[in-house]
Amino acid sequence: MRRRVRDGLCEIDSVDSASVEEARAALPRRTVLEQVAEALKVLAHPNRLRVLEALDGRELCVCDLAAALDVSMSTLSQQLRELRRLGAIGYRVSGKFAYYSIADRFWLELVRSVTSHATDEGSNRGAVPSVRSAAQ
Amino acid sequence: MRRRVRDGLCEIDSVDSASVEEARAALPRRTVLEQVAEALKVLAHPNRLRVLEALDGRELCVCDLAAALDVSMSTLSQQLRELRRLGAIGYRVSGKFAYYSIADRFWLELVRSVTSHATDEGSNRGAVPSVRSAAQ
DNA sequence: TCTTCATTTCTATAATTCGTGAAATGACGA
DNA sequence: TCGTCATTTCACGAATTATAGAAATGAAGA
Repeated sequence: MRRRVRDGLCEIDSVDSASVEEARAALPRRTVLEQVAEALKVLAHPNRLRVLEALDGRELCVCDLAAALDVSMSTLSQQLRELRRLGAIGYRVSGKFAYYSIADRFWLELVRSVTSHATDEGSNRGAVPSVRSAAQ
Repeated sequence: MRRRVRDGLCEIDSVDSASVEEARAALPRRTVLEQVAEALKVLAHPNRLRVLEALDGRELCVCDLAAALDVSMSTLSQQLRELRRLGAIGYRVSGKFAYYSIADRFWLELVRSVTSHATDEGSNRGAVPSVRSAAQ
């Protein structure tokens, strides 16, 4: 089962080639994981998380959102664009105002799940939002 | 309820100060969201996601992991350190080998959850900016 | 029309993250 | 002890991302 590495470096010859093959076969497709990583990257910023939390259950114009979060409108606008691209938020235009709101609760639930896992380590273990619960 | 903004810029005076106050009060503490963002940042990389997937249900030494994922050991080692810091993986040392494994399945489940959500709506997303918003 | 103003986009710079190759570490066997 | 080798750490440049300010857009009202 375990094979000695005699000739060549470790990268070339594996210690346990069966497991290596098995692991490699189990990997999801690269493009899928790239999509997932990109989605997580959008969330991986304190201000963007604050946007999601601020919009939970209420609609806010960019102006008020900037006031609530205490960030510049320029920065906020760019962060809103990323969250829009993710599909997490949406907006409607009324007059001069753009009212943003949660478009897909999945992402907010996901953040909440990580939050409780990070804070109370122990009770809420493993509670990840399912795809099913995300339908808006 | 809606108040005119006469004197001062939008950042200074809010359009709907009640909602702003409400939203601000609903925000989780800044330090908590920074922790959450940092955790998500660790996950937000294709190779690190691949590490988690490769270790699901099996133990692998760094050497074999590098072979399975086709990345350099140096790069992998640094990515393993981040996942360790997150608490997602752990390792045991046996001889010259370090065998890594999943330490907290929460993070793997989280990634899986995002993966199915992403693949689910992969088709109807990205085309039209869904201005059709969501009063929710 | 012209002005105002919320929002977005553009542009430049600062900060962060990534991957690599070299060096260090530390355990093993001879 | 010495040499080998899996693994980690370090240091560097390259690539990416963040942020602010200025300029542009576009709707509303006068």
